[in-house]
Amino acid sequence: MTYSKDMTTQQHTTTDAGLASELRLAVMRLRRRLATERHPDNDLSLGAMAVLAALCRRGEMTLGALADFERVQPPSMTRTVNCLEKGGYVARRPSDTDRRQVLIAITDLGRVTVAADRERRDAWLAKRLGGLSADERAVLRAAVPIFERIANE
Amino acid sequence: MTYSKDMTTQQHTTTDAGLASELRLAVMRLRRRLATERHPDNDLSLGAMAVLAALCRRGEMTLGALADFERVQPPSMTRTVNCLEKGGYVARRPSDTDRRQVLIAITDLGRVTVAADRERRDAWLAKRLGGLSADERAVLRAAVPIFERIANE
DNA sequence: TATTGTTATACTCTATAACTATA
DNA sequence: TATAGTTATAGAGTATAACAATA
Repeated sequence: MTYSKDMTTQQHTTTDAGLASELRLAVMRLRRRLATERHPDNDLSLGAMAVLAALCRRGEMTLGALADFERVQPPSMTRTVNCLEKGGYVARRPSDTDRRQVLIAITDLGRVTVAADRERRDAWLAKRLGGLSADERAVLRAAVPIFERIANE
Repeated sequence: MTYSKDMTTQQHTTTDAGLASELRLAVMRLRRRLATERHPDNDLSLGAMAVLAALCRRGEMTLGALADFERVQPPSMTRTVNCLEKGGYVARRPSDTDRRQVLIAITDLGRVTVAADRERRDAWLAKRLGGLSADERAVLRAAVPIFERIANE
């Protein structure tokens, strides 16, 4: 394997091979940037808010389904749900059909919190998005479902 | 390059307000997915590999500049660089002009490691990218520099 | 006095392994 | 015996605060 100038010094990606690396690093950095934009008004972590948003959109889910969806192991999700339950953002109930399963549902407080969080974060990100051209926003809008697909494959 | 209707009409994000939320959650999940795709052949973390890649591309940098670039605090970068130095992937040297500063440079081993890691990860992600249409790959390629811009703003 | 980097310490998130209870 | 979830424990990564060396 040779290390040509292109491979080590290029600014943007023009090849499919480079795309994977570039995308990976870009996603990492953007995620860290988003994580540091912290919220003052509630005590929930980024991960907890993501779970809340999932429940808000998809309705009641089992703990296992939530763990799969968020790509974490069940013990991690138990921890997150404990945190959310203690704050009154979600409620647990045993499944009627299989009493090993636990169904998690969002509460009214949870819904309000999701809406407020979305508004606040959108304000931050939207400010950045506002600096983009219409074409660039279109790129991001198109990228979202592709990301979902890759992540869930 | 324009992103016309077929690429931008999605069921999820049709408004700019929703775009910020969707993008944020999608980035989080994809990042977690990428993080779980672990490497068997070296002992470096995702963050350490990102630092190595930055040094490979941009050349020698001070610790502070690296911290800024990767969006972490200086103590975190010190830790990461210690790890890289111990493994022989980078070398420290004091700056000639300002002896408070420490310059970090990638070694030959570091360069080889970056290339190998890139190849391996690309294989994983490229497999997913291979399942996409040419248009979809074009979207991702266009998204990368936009992400960089948002993250570094 | 201000700045660059390091050390000390603690917190958050995540994972694996062992356990409980249902199926 | 297998599965869903929990508890116990440990590791990785990050941050803030206090410190050292230099400007």
